[in-house]
Amino acid sequence: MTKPTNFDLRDFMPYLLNQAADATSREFEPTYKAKYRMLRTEWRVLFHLGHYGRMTAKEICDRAQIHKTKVSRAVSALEQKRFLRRKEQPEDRRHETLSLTASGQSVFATLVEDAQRFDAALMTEFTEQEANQMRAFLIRIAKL
Amino acid sequence: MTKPTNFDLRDFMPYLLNQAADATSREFEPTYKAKYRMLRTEWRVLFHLGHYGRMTAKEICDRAQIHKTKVSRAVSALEQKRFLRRKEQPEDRRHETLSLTASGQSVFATLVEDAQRFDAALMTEFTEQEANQMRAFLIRIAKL
DNA sequence: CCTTATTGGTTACTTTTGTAACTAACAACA
DNA sequence: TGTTGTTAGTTACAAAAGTAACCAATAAGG
Repeated sequence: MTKPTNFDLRDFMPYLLNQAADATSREFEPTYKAKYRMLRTEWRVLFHLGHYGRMTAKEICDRAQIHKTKVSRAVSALEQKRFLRRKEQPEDRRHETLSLTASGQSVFATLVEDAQRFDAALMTEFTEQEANQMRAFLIRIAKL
Repeated sequence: MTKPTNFDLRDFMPYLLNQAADATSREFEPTYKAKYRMLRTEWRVLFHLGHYGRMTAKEICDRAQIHKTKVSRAVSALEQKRFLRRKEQPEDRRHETLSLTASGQSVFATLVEDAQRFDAALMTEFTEQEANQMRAFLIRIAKL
C-alpha cells in the first residue's frame, strides 16, 4: 500500500516560488531597510503610490493583494516618515486619498533606480526572452 | 532632473515572485493547516525528512535555507505531534538525527498526494514544456 | 425618516518571526 | 591539560503579521 513516493520538493511549484521569492527579497530588502528604515509592505505601498499617483488604501489592498490591516499600518508608518499625506474625500468621508509628499517622491525615485539596478543585475544570467517568459508566467500564476 | 520613471512593479522580478509565491501558498496552506494544524515551516521540515529519510536540523537549515531558530521550533512542534523523533549521535553529542515516526510518515504520504494534486491542478494552464522551463528558472534564481 | 446592511479604515489581542545572547559539546593547538 | 574558537541547537525578548472585533460614514429598503 505504501507508494514509493519519489516526490521532490523541487517539483512543487509553490515551494520553488517561495524559495526564489525569499532569496531575491532577502537580497533586496537591505536597500530600503538600511536607507529608510522601511518595511516590505511600506515599500510596496510607496511604490504603488509612486506609480499610480494617488489612490485610496482600499485600492492598494485590491491591487497589491495585501490585507487592509497591513496597509493601514504601512500607511501610518509612511505618514510618520512624512513620505505620504492623506486627504479625506468630502463626497464620501470614509475614503481618504493617499499621495506622496515631495520627500516621498524623491525617496521613490531613488528606490526605483535601486530596484531597476537590482533587477538588471539579477537578470543578467538570463536572456531577454527568458526574462519575458518568466514575467508572463508569474503574472499568470499570481493572477495579476 | 526628475526622470519620467515608468517603473511598473510588474517589471520587478522580486515583486512578481512574491506575488506568485503568496498566491499559491495562500491556496495550499489550508491543506496542512486544517488537517494537521501545521505551520509552513513544519510542513517543510516534514517534507525534507520524508524525502531524505533522516537528517540533522543543521542539514535541513542548509538545504532549505531556513534559519536555525525556525527549524528548531518546527522540530519541537513536530515532535510534540509525534510526527518525528530525535536521536542524539554518540560520536558527536551536539548532533541529533531526526527521522519521521510511523505516523509522521503516513501524514507525509497523505500530504505528498495533496501536494501533487495541487501542483497538477495549478499547472494545467501551462504546457509541460513551460512548466519545465519555469522550474529550471526558479531553481537558478533560488540557487537551489 | 428609521432600521438594517455594507464599506473603508483602525484597534486590540494573539500568533509567528527575527535577532541576539546563550549553553553544551567538541576541536585545535600551545 | 588549559585556553580559545567553533559548532549544533535552544531560549528570551522584540518586531511584525494574522484575526477578529470594532467605529464611523453611507447606502438601501421599508
